[in-house]
Order: sequence, then C-alpha cells, then structure tokens
Amino acid sequence: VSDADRVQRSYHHGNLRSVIMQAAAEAIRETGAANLSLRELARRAGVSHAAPAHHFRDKAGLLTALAAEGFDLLADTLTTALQQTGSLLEMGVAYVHFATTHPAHFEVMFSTDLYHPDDGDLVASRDRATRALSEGVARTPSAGSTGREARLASLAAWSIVHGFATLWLGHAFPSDVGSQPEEAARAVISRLFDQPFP
Amino acid sequence: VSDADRVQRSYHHGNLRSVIMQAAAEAIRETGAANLSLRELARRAGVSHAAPAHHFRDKAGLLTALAAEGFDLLADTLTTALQQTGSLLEMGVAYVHFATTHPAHFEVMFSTDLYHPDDGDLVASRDRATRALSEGVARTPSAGSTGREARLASLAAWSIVHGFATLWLGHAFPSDVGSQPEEAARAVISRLFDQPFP
DNA sequence: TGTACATCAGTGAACGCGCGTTCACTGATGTAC
DNA sequence: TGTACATCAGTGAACGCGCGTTCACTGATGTAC
Repeated sequence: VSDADRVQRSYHHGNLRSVIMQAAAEAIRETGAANLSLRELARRAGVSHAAPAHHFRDKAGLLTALAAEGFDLLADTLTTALQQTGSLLEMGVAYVHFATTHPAHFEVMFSTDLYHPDDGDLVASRDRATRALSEGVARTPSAGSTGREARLASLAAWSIVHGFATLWLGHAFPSDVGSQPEEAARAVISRLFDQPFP
Repeated sequence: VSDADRVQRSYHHGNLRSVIMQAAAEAIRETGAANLSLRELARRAGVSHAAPAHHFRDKAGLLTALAAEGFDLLADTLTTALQQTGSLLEMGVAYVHFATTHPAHFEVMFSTDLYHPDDGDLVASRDRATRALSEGVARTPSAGSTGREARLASLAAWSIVHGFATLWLGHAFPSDVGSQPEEAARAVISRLFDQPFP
C-alpha cells in the first residue's frame, strides 16, 4: 500500500485543508468567486459536503485563507523580482505574471466583500505585499524621494499594472495584443517610465 | 389625482423598465452584482416578483441592458471631456469620474460572465466607448503616429485609469490618498505623460 | 508490547431559505369601426 | 360618442433546486501508563 493509497483511502483525509483550497482556486477560475459553493468543493475533493466547514469555519473563512495565501504569494513574487532585477519595471511585469497565473487568488484578493478583511493572517500577508510594492518604487531613481512624489509614483505603478492585469483577465483587450501577458505588460508599463521598449 | 399618483396606482406601472434598472444599479452598489436578485428588484420597485422578467427576458438580459447603458454613458463622458479640453489626461480623469459615480454600471460592464456579451445593443455601445478612447489617444502628440506606438499608448492609458478606478472602488488605496478620486487620478495619470502635476 | 482513553476529522440526515422561471389569470390601454 | 376586441403589462400561486449550516454520530489517530 503506497502512501498515496493510504492517504486516499483512510477515513481521515490527512490533506483535506490544502486540497479544498486547490479545488476552490480551480472552481473560481472556472465560474468566478461569486459562484463558489462549499458543496461543490466537497464534491471535487470527494468528501462529504459538511467536511469543508471543519477546516474553515464558513465560506468567508475559506475565502479569507485563499486571499491571504494570494497576498503571500504576491509578496514573494514581487520581492524575488526586485532582488533579481533591481527594476521596478520587472516588478510590475511580475505583478501581471502573478495575476495571470493565479487568477482565482487575484480575483478573491480584491473582492473584499467576500472575506473577513480584518483577519489577522490576512492583514499580515496583505501588508507584506504592500511593503514589497513600495520598496520597489523607492528604488526607482526617477521617483524622487519626497513623500508626495513617492506616493504618487507608487499609486501610478500600482494602477497601471493592476489595470493591465484586470483588463487582461477580463478579456477586455483586443486580440492583437497577443497571448503573452508579460511581454505586452513590459511594453505597456515601460511607457510609464519613459523608457520606450525596443 | 396627480400624475405621480396615477403612475403609482395604476395597474400598469408605465415606467417599470427604467425603474427596475435604477433599482438594479442601487442594489448592485450596495451588495455587488453577484448578489443581485430579480425578486429583490421587484420588491424595491413595489411590484410582483415576476414583473421584471416581462421587460428583460431573464437576469442576464437585465444585466446586459445595464452594461450597454453603462458603455453608452462612458462613451458620452469620454467624448465630452475630449471635446471640452482636448486633453487625454482629462479624458482619463473623466473615465475615473464615470467609474466612481456609476460604480454599479462599471462593475457590470467588466463582468462579462454576468451578461450576454454578443447582444447587438451591447456590442454597439461598447464599440462607441472603445472608439472614444482611441480617439483621445490619437490626439495626444507624444503618442507618435505609428500603429504600434499608438496601440501601446492606448493600452497604457486604459490600464492606468482602469486600475486606478478599480483600486479606488475596491477601497484598496491607503486613506491618505484623500476622498476626491478625480483630483488624485489627475496627479497619478499625469505621471504617464511626464507632465508632473503642480 | 499492550491497553484505555481523549481527541480529532469526516459523515450523513435534516432544516429552512431565497432564488429563477413558468403559467394561467386579470386588469388596463388603445384602436377600429 | 359608443362599443367590441386585440394587445399588453403586471399578478400570484406553484415548481423544483442548490445552497449554508447544524448536529449527533462514527471511525481513526495519538498519547499516557
């Protein structure tokens, strides 16, 4: 009896919490966060419909966990991009990359009415992401160092990458933009820095 | 018997279609497009719960009408702003103004899975808005006139205003940004044009 | 190594709810003559 | 001006559905001795 078999067959799933979160991400990618149902997740996980409530108090609890996971992943992605390239532009590309490769997390993260926005873990993760973003902006030479200029630069950078990601995920762009979001994003974002991309 | 009384009391409402659309915008502003229910709208309009279906085949039909109305309003707003100021920057500010003053329309317009995206009226209205946007971009001197540059400029402008509007509506910005979206948007967008705002 | 017991994860039946949609109907309106 | 009739907007009862949540339960696991 292999480990996998044992895990699958045992009365205690052993892994259910993370399996449910994966199933949630998948379901949200397919039908949107608003249509998520705990019963559907239980079905996908092959488990009784009351099981999910054991791990996440309720539906909003599950979405809170998913949003927190998303902010953590985003913070990691941004920090890594900045360390490896030292470039705010590339950090922006990484933001878009995260959004398009984790559409479900991204959708939930910015739908604050679906989860508990005051949850401790969530707030901590979100703050990590926010800090990563402003660190990237602070490193950009053109930003100036005054408070006001830096804040505006931060909002502008966030707005352009967030808007690009949102419109891309919503299939709002004309089809001639291509199918590689990172590439298109790089060309678009570079306009903000007045560094026309080759 | 005043006109208003007659309208309210008559068996035939006379105005129901537009009343329901207003009620829908209000309900969406309060609880989100995903939580909209036809029965709730009927309640708000003081009418039997089956009445809405008479005017809009079904729920998606209502949301299609709302999205189309939104794209029309947006197209008007953008065109007017461009005519009055000749400035792409001000057209961007107008985009943000539209989004923050018509949050329900804005939300529905970019939730394509909620309505019939191939509806004739909808497509026509959306095309009007798209044309208005690219006209604004075309008038901007810095954009260059080559196809590629113009397209990138268009995506960049759209991304930054859309991202700003989305983040603003989602209460994602820190509170020190203030409470007047147009003002903050003007300062942010102007960074894209390298025209630092006073 | 074996036994007793506490803890915990998952079960399945049951509940009440609000929803979208259908359908035969009724009351009002407008048009033809 | 009056009458007949077609059309249309809104009614209200009924349907079936999937949902979240609760709760007593059962099976597995781990720990103390």
